[in-house]
Amino acid sequence: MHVDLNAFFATAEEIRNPSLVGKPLLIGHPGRSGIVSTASYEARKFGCHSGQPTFQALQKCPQAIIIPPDFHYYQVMSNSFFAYVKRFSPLVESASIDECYVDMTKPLHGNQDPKKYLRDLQMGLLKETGLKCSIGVAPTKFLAKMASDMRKPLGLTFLRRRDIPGLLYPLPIESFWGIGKKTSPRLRGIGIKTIGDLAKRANEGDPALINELGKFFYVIKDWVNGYGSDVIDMAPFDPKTIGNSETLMHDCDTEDEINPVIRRLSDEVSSRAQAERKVGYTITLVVKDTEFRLHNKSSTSREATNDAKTIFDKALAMYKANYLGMLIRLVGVTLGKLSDPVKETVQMSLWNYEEFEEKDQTRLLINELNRKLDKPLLMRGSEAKKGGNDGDR
DNA sequence: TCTGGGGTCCTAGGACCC
DNA sequence: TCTGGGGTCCTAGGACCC
Repeated sequence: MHVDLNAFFATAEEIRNPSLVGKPLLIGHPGRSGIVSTASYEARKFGCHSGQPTFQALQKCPQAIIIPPDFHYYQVMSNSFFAYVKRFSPLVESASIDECYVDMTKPLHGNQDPKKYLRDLQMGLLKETGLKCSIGVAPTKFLAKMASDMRKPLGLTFLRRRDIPGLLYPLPIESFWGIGKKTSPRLRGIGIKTIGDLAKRANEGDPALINELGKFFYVIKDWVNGYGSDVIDMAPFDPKTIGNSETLMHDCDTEDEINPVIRRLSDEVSSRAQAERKVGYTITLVVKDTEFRLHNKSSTSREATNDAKTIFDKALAMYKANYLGMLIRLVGVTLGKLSDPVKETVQMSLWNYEEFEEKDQTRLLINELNRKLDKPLLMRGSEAKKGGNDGDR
């Protein structure tokens, strides 16, 4: 089952301010370069949609109410959503702040009326939290995701394998998850207009399609035939990069203007990394030019860091070496190749002989490793004990 | 008043190693 | 004797998603 919250940010605002219910809402910043993150369904009737520049949305719907996003509040609402879903099945995979995949095999096993069960789930969420969701039920995550998209708001759609030709194949290629605004015109260029066309050409092994899609071809071929992953990944979010970026008030080309922005972004990245207890080996400076092209410069060092000044010095050096004098729209700083010093310390405690004595697999591995080394790396139990065993090592 | 900010994953070339 | 084949890691760019 895939559960997707409908117009999440807008609904969340209506929940804490019921006077907004039924009015056209635009969640987004009003300024020069603001865009709409979410339009309420009332605003959508006027042609407003997410991703649209706010001023354009306002031209379509001048009476719309603009509300700047409050991500902390949305995160709290999101937590309630996930807590609610987990009451029905513990096997929940978070896909984003407002959607998840749920393994419903067990709760629905032997159920005579799964439709009623899921309607009750959906209406229960609405009653308890005020949040509206669309639900898709299918044999794979991809199909469930496509199914939840088919009816909004408050949709409930079953997409069985035998329903694929009738329900999935007629959809336009643009609606395919993973095919976006670059690839869909290219596919149309080789005569693929619907998901059915895509399925047919995939099953023929069309070389032109393989050429367009690379290894994604083989994933898609499974998906359109009703196969693909149905595995719920319950691992908590563990970021691979931590980055902040900012569109400047106006395009800038002097170090004096850009230096303080890089400093601020470096500080934010540093404090977020420290809060996550992460250090990173790679520092990347991102720049967007006036033609909206992105440029990266990155450098990887032997020491991982999350220190604000270290990040700033590296980022500024990359700016000075590459972009001095270039007119810039956006700057970003990202810390990558993250590692978790706490986890690594815990892993190091495995070098305590007494601890891994009971872990045969680990012991075999380490014995093998030691055979390959001149000197064993093993810590003797007595030495290891000295430092205590409180997880600090 | 043209077009945010947070991410993930893939590709392709080059350096380097055995 | 015009020059292999396997691999890893790093960098830069790009597509896509919410």
